[in-house]
Amino acid sequence: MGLKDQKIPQFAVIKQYLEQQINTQQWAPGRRIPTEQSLAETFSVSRMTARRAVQELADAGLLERTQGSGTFVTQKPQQTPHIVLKDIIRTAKKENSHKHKMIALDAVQATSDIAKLMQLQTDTLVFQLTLLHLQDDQPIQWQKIWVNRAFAPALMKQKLDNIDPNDYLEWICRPQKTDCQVRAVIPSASQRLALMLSNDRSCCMQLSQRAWSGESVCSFSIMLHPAHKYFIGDSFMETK
Amino acid sequence: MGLKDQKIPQFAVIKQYLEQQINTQQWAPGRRIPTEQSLAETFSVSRMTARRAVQELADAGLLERTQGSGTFVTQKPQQTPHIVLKDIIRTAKKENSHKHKMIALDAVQATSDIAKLMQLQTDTLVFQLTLLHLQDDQPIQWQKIWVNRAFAPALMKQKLDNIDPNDYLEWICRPQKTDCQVRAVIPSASQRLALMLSNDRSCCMQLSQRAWSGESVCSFSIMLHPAHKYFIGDSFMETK
DNA sequence: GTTGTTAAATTGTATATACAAATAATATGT
DNA sequence: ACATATTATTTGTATATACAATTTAACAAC
Repeated sequence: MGLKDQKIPQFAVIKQYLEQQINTQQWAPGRRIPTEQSLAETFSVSRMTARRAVQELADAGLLERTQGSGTFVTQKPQQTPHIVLKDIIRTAKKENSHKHKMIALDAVQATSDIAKLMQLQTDTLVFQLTLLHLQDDQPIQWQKIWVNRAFAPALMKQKLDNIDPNDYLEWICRPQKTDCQVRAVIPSASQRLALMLSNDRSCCMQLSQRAWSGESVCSFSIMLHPAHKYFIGDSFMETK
Repeated sequence: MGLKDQKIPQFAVIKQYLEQQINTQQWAPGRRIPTEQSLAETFSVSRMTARRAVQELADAGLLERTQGSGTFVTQKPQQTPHIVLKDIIRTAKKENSHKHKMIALDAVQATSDIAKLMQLQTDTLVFQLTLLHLQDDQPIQWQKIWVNRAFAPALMKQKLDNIDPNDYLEWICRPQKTDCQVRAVIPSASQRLALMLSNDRSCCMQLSQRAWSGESVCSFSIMLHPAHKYFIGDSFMETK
């Protein structure tokens, strides 16, 4: 039959109408929109159906509602932009172009900095891994991980040639949330060597991540990417 | 009276219960949760009330529902972390510690790169502003803005000594959405000079932003920050 | 055993209704 | 004129119900 068989529900129709009015600035920010009752009558639906349309847009942040007063178009749509922190390692793994190389694996005493970050006593023994990640045999990430021994006691005995230590740790620790930070840094000589960067005028994007399980830090990781191979945000500068 | 006067609605109670079951891993990811009917009976509410609790958690991404099958705990809670792109200029302005200096203001022909980014014909005339932002008289951001003349025809005639061109442009163009990108870069000699960076071994965080109004690009901006004065994400590495 | 049909279970959409709670407008009293 | 009380409006919560749409399981036919 025709296209009308799509059967878009009525609340979606109203939602679409409201969105259109807002996006085309027909309804300016701050302006009051029709009441649930009014919408219900104009669209010949029950109040609850009209309500759903309004409510979902309010949840999405396009509208603001106050009981007794009414529903209004949100003043500032979105001020501080959010961006997604992409995981190039995961991406590379999906394309089967990823390899990793273990550079070092030790048990060391935590420095005061590391101890503070991991909420441990200074000089507590922690595992320390140094890795190099490759995509198509090109280095894309230098990584150093400090691991809370309580979460992965058998780490040193584990064969970590074929399995990425990150995957192993995620499996063992099951972190629930993470802290994250992004900086631009100048790589050290050894880092530059590992990442095969020309000797000078190179910089890196450094991603620091702290993995939590409950109230404890299971690991702290520093990931260093060559600047020309890593950026975050929308990719409008090259594809277009 | 007592604390019970808080009167938390019933759907919120159910929601809380569900969240608790999920967060404490009592219900493992992928596991099926009780049906709306079942929840309605256990909590002695109508199905629609139980439904609301489940639906809101599904909207929040904690649950996944499929018609005919059931509702399940989401497998991967959140994989790619989101971060907020902080606006240090706005912050500085709030503290009244911000100043800006206009370095250059011209009308130039758009290069092919700029034209492509701004969706204009190559060689179209665009305004080009170069700015330096200071906080407590220390340079914190070097900025270059390309402006679509259609959106700010009177830009050149405007007195921009006391008002930040960014504020002026926002006022005039009223951008609705923005593209954004973050990179680590090595500053050029002139940028290094403006930002008062020592001659070598310095790198910068570069923020590129494209402001849209409807289907047109009103401006494209490059913001360069000294790496040691700008990072994004959680600030767990210094405050703790 | 494979295939097709039927039935049951579960979520999705929609209505009509009732009352509560907060706000805004109106009326009232002094 | 000003403060107070009342009323109306609007959103918030909750119920009971009906049917649609989709998936899963059970059953039947071959």
